[in-house]
This record gives sequence, structure tokens and C-alpha cells, in this order.
Amino acid sequence: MISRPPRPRERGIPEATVARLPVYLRALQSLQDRGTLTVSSEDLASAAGVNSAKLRKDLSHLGSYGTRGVGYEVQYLVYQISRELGLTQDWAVAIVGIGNLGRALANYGGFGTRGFRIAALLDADPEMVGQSVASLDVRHIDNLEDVVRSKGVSIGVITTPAASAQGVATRFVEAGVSSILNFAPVVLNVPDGVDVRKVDLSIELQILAFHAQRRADGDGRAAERAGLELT
Amino acid sequence: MISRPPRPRERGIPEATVARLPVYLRALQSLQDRGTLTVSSEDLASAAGVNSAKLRKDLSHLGSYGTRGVGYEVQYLVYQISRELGLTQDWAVAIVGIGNLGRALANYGGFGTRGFRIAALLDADPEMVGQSVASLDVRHIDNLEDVVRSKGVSIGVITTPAASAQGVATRFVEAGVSSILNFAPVVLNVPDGVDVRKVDLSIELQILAFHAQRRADGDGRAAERAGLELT
DNA sequence: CCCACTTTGTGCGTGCTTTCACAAGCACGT
DNA sequence: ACGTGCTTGTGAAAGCACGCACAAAGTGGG
Repeated sequence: MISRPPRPRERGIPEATVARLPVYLRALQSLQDRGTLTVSSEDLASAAGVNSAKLRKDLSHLGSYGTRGVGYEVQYLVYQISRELGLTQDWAVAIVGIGNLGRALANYGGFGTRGFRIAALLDADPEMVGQSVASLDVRHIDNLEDVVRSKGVSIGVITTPAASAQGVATRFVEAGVSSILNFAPVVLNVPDGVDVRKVDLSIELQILAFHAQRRADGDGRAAERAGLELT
Repeated sequence: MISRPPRPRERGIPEATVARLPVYLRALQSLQDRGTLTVSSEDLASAAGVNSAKLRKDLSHLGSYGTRGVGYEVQYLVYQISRELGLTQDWAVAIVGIGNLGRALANYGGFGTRGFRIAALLDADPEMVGQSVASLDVRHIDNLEDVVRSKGVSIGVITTPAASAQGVATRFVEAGVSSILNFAPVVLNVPDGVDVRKVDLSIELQILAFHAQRRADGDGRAAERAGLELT
């Protein structure tokens, strides 16, 4: 007799799967807009740009929401993924650093429809404070703690210069924000339990450059050698 | 006797390593600015926010550039990583979609110093064409092929609305651009051999929301149960 | 010249991710 | 009621990535 059941109904969705759920969700919403009622794993996978086996395994982590011989019901799957991602509730977001990028994010409409609400804009520059961006007044960074508390901010976005980013992150954490999206090109130091995600434009370009160079090298060598193995 | 040697001097750097090299590079440049001459894997790893064993293994893929008992020479390592990433040459970048985000990227100074040069800005809106952004004239999208050829553009950045992104990608590819950085929230369809990287703000927020919700659920349950196992 | 100390480079075990391939399950027509 | 055809859900295998722990290799002091 096995005393411990194999898994005590574990809620552990693999990280790689979590990163793909938003992609599936978007593909599904697009299908929904077109009035599609059901979709097969094959079709949804190709819309999301992944392998169909991977898609099925990913969805299987949420439960068995498909019907064999038919596929998945679009509307139901949209709801299940949204719920799993926590989009059925409303997340208040604060953006610190109202430069070009901060303004771009503030004006980006795609958030509201997906459970995110820009609740506050903050900046250190007195010139900026009081200006209205995307129907919100820019407030001074010294109000960060107040704003987090009064608006119930739970996600902080950092679009400041690199030099200020760590300070802002620390203040976010101390004010109780434990989810941070960082656009500044620095590695943030935060205590355990705080979740930081980094978006770094110049890193993406560098990765592209690496592959481009490798392709060019390969092509060059291949041309020289009149192309033997092209693995 | 084994007829085939284990590895024919393979140039295969793992993808995960490539993604971290830019982070190391930035940390090293920061050390260089401070006048540091050598650095240990331990120190560099902590500056880059990774495990020191991982850092050493990553660097070992480039060759043996460290000295046991001493560490790595900063300047030399900067050069080796830059060369490996292809930053010793100059990459011409074209940005299509001069909205808030496109402008933010065009004005972002961090590229020039790292081998990237914004060579052209394009937009479909006649109102936008002719305006000057970041010392460059915005040109109409119909000039894409000309611009790619005359400026030698090898990296395309897409910051258009979702609906236009696929069309722009296709035109980039047909014009000979095989590295694309896509900010539009769609999955791009491109032929083999074309490298697309995606940056998606709302996906990052959704991943943060997932973890935040999971933390909240866990805390809630833990509080109810007076906290047993806190794995 | 040798010894103690430091730090790199890497073999190896472990766990996560992807992919294949197929049994299980459902719908529909006869 | 039953077979046919399609699609899901999932073992099992292969491939990657991570991190420990240690031998190898260098430095510097006596």
C-alpha cells in the first residue's frame, strides 16, 4: 500500500507553459472575434506558432477541457486560461519614468481589455509632474508609497534610466509591490518572493545580431567550400 | 576505433548562453568604466545576477579566456564577447511604425554604443512622413525596399499596430532582411532562415499576474491553515 | 624550489522541456 | 447498436539546462 498519493492535487503549471498561455489566449480571442466556436489543437497550435503536441500538453495542465474527435470550445477555453492567468481580476499598474517609453506604455490600449489598468504615472522630474498623459496626471515619485496604497497598485513598471531603476525597485518592494516589470538595462536586486521580469531591447538586438552573424559566417564558409554538409 | 571524432570543432553555443552573453557584456562594461582590470567569476556572476558555475560554463563555450587563481581580464573578455555577438561590426536597423513606441526606440541612445545604428524610420501615415524624429526624416513605407537596399539594413524592427505587422514582416523578408524584432502582438509567419524575436508587453504582465495570483492563493490558504508546509 | 591558496574549467547527476507515437474517447452515419 | 474516422490526452524517450563539487592550473610567499 502506498501511503502518500502520487500528487496531492498539485497546482504546479510548468513555467514554460505559463509563458505560452498568453499566446494561446490571444489566438483564441482572435478566433472568438471571428465567431469560431470550436478549434482543434492543430489549428490553434499553428495560429500560436507552436507544435500541436506541445499545445495539448500545455492545456492538459489546466485540466481536460477538450472533446476528442472535436477539439476545444473556444469560449470556454478563453475563460479557463484567463482564470488561470489571473485575468478575471483587475490589476492596478503604476508606471515610473515618464519618458518616451513610459508614455508609449501609458498610451498603449491593449492592457485595459485584459485585466490591467494603468492606475498611476510617476516621475522624478518636476517639469513632468502635473502634466497629463493618457488622461492621468503625472505625480512626483515621492508619492509612490501613497499611490501604491491608495490605488491598490500590485504591479510596478520601471521605465526610468538605468541609474534610478534600483532605487525605484526598492521603494516598490518596501511599499508592498511584489511584481515588477523592468525596462531599465540593469539587473535588479530584490528580496525573495518578489517577482521581477526584464524586457531589454538592446539584448534582443544583440541576440539577433549573433544569429545573423552566424548565418553570414555559415553562408560564407559554405560558399567557399562549395557547400558540403549543411547541418 | 571510433571513426567519427566526438565533435568536429563545433561552433554551437547553447541558446540559453547566447541570451546571457549580453548581460555579462553590460556588467563587464560597467566594471571597465570603473577602471577594474580583472574580475572573478564569482563577482561577475553576482553583478549579472546568475550562478558562478553557470557563468564559467557559459564563458567556456567561447574558449578559455580566464586565468586560474586570478580571474578574467575585463577588457579582453569585453572584446571576446562583443566579437562573438557580432558587435564588432555595425548593424543598420530600420524601424517601421513611428507611434509612441517607435519614437521611444528611435530616441533611445543605448544602441549606438553597441554596434547598432538606426538607419531609417518608416510609417504608413502621410501625416507622419517627412517629420523629423531623432534627427531622421520619417519616410513612407512604400520606400521600404529602397531604404533597405540603399542603407544596407539588416535588422528590421516592427512597432506597427497588430493588423499591419504581418505585411511589414513579409516586405522586410522579401527585401532581404532576415532578422526581425517584433513588438506587435501577433505571431509572425516567416520562411525558414528568418529569425524573429518577439517582445510583448502584455504577455509579460500576464505572466506577472499569474505568479502574483499564485502567491496570493498560497498565502490565503496558508493563513487559513495557520501555515503548515510553506514549500 | 616547494607549499598553500585561489580560481577556473568541467564531469556528472538531476530535473525540466520538447517531441513522438499511440491508446482512449467521442461524434456521426448507417 | 455498431463501426468508422477524427482528435484528445499522455506514456516514454530524447535533448537541454542547471548547479554541485572537484581536479587542474595558476599565483605568490617563504
